[in-house]
Amino acid sequence: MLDIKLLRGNPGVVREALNKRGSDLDLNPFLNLEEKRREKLAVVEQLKNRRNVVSEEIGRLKREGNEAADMVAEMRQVSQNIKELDDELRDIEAELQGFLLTIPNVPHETVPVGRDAQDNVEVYRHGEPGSPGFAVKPHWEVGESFDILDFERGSKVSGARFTFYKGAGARLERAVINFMLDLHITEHGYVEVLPPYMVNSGSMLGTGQLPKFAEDMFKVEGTDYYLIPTAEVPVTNLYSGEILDGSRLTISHCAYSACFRAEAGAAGRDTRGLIRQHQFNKVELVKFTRPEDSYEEHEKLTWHAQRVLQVLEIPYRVVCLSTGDMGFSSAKTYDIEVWMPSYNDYKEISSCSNFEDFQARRANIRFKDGKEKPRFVHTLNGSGLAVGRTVAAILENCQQEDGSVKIPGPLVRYMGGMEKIG
RNA sequence: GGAGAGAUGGCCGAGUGGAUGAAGGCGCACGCCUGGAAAGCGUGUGAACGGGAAACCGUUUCGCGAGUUCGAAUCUCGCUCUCUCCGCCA
Repeated sequence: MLDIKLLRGNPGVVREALNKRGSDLDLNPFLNLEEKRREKLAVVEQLKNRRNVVSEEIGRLKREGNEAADMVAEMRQVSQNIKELDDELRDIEAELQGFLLTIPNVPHETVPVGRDAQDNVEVYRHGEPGSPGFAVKPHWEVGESFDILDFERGSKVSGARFTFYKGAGARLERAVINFMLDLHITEHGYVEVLPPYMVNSGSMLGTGQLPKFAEDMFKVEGTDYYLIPTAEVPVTNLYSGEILDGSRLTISHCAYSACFRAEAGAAGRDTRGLIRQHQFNKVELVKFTRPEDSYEEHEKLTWHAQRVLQVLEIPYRVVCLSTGDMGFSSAKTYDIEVWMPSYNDYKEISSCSNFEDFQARRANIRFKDGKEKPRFVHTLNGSGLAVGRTVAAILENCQQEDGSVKIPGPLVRYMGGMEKIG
């Protein structure tokens, strides 16, 4: 959510930001309504002042044993007027709020301006896609041939885009989760959190999934609970409504969770394998920073996510998303893309974003130093990493000529000493 | 699921419908005292919104939402959450 004062005082900045994102939202109805709100507010506050002053006077008179019938009559009328104005104001504020919640964040000045993913800019590349001299099998074939992934039974038991992991496959998924968590906890200084997988609508509003993206999520029928699409939601909302002690910042959390996505509008894309599932595992990194620190922390966080692939020795690249490809809440996003032989291309495995105060304003997360006024924190997050996609990348990038898969060194101890699959 | 108790400022904790943004305490900040510290003493200490260059002024805020009233932390109703006991369960 943007600062209403920014919109009021500097609508040009917001219009320009919207244009960069390819949105043609008209701000004028909003600005007119906001003007109306302030006019009515001034009137009703004056009436309330009158009521407060006179009511106090009535109290004084009664205590002294005097009558005040005419004043009481007047105040009855004033209270009636206040009530009507308050009702009108509440409607206006609800409308303003609804509008405000649908305006995307303003992109940072360093973000490349562009229409879509075509305009993303590669900023870093690590390792080179191997040319193994044999035909690398896609991970879904590897998974089925060694009976470690079972897509058909996943469909039978649940439906499309659900998968069973079995044997060494299940263990590999678990090994990757533990390896990632340990790396971030011990080497990067994150504090681990294991969050709820269902959250209420207020939390979804706080991080920006609601109100615009309800169709992307699973809702638990008959309740106010949603299955989380990412641990970002519960972990960012961990401090919602709180005023944090400034000396505690930067706060860094990492969290493993299952993630649930309806994948509305993704029909026909990535239909095979582990790439696009309704339920998948992810290790998430979340930071709460002072405003002046967030861009430095954004670089750090993105680096921490990359470390996973560096240590596993899997090729990847980092791209800075253009204004047209960025998510609704983000001010700047780097995607980390892992080399995926089955696609003969790089495939997104992490998305690291700085939201500045956009989420903090929605979720009301502030900090304070001593006697200063509270300020909104900046929130950041990134996958560190998507676990299913990492497993897929291992099954393909670490494939040997005989079709077996060599377990990357750092994972061997998490696999109980197992060095290869197949 | 049943029965009961509760929700007040950063924390604890008072609060007969009018003088209470809210006693008292803790914490915190500043000052005095001290060679320095502790103790002691004094002063100050929430947030949001609106107006104002500022000083400051106004409005709102005692879990949330309705209601009664000239006036609600205080009375009524609904909801949420927390705690205790019983049942069930991992």
